[in-house]
Amino acid sequence: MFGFNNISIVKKSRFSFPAKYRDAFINSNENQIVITKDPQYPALKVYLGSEWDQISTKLSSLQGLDPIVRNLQWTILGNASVCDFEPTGRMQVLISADLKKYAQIEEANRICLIGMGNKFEIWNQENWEQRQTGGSLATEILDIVLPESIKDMSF
Amino acid sequence: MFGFNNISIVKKSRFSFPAKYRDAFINSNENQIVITKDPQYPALKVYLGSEWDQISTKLSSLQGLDPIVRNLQWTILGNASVCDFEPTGRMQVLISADLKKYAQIEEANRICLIGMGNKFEIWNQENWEQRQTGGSLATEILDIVLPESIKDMSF
DNA sequence: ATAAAAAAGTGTTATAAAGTGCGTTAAAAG
DNA sequence: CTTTTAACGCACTTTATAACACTTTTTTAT
Repeated sequence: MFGFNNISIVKKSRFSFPAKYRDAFINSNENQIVITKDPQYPALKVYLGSEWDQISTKLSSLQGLDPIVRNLQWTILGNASVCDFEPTGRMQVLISADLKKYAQIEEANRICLIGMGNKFEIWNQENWEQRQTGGSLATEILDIVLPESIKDMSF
Repeated sequence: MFGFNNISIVKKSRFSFPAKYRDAFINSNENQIVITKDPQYPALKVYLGSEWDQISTKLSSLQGLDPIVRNLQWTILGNASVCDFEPTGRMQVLISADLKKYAQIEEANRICLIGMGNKFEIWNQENWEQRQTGGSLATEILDIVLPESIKDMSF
């Protein structure tokens, strides 16, 4: 599931996945998707239920006494919103107020939904354009030495 | 059970779990939850009964002559408050005066309840926001060499 | 030690807000 | 021209919470 989509977000909260992803959702037999914060950017990550199970299981089993791990757990697990999802239906999903705020889409009537294979990202349109055209990125929070335990994880 | 919730706390003591967690509670067949102190932050941990049984059994079996272990035992075991819990009912829970004081929610009318998978955390709202927005973390109390016996535990 | 008063805990109800389902219309694609 | 998709709007359902009444426990004063 790939590609860029600019889609409407109804009542500033609810959006539908584009129909072109329907078959992929049906084939992977998903009935849940999970939205959570991107740990590096003001954006959201959207995982399929099965993918989320793997990531969350791994992440929550790590040693939370390590502050870096704890921060990741807070960001990713502590902000996850699990949504029932019918691939055969309208494929509609609600974004919570907190997540909207984080991704700076509180007042937006349209958002960018970017398919990245087994996950999606949701961006505020201006942020996305700036990221894509702007040359150098400011160093982000996670651009630090990661504990061994998460070096092999991909979020 | 994941995600961030800002919820009201009635008479500064009683709160309800959000309805979205009901099915998960029912499925895991829990009729008790345990609230205790977080060993690192001014926050509370909320465990499901079954999870608590495992953690408390493991933790109380460790060698208490090790000062770090002893501290963890005091903090986690010595402050645990077991609450009856009806997943089919209103899912209400009372927080004791001591625990409220520790988490600095004595005077709060709202708290943050953060679902971290198999457990929850309870935070004072200001503390939570500060933690989440503050970039670099100060080294925390337990950011020290952990005894082998607890390296693989996740609280 | 007892009774009265205060505080803390429990349970119920009412209401506003948030979330959900679904029909309809407009636009796009084939 | 027909079919599919995206978006809008309405009606219904569920949820959160404040307000109230009542019970139990703790404290205080006699």
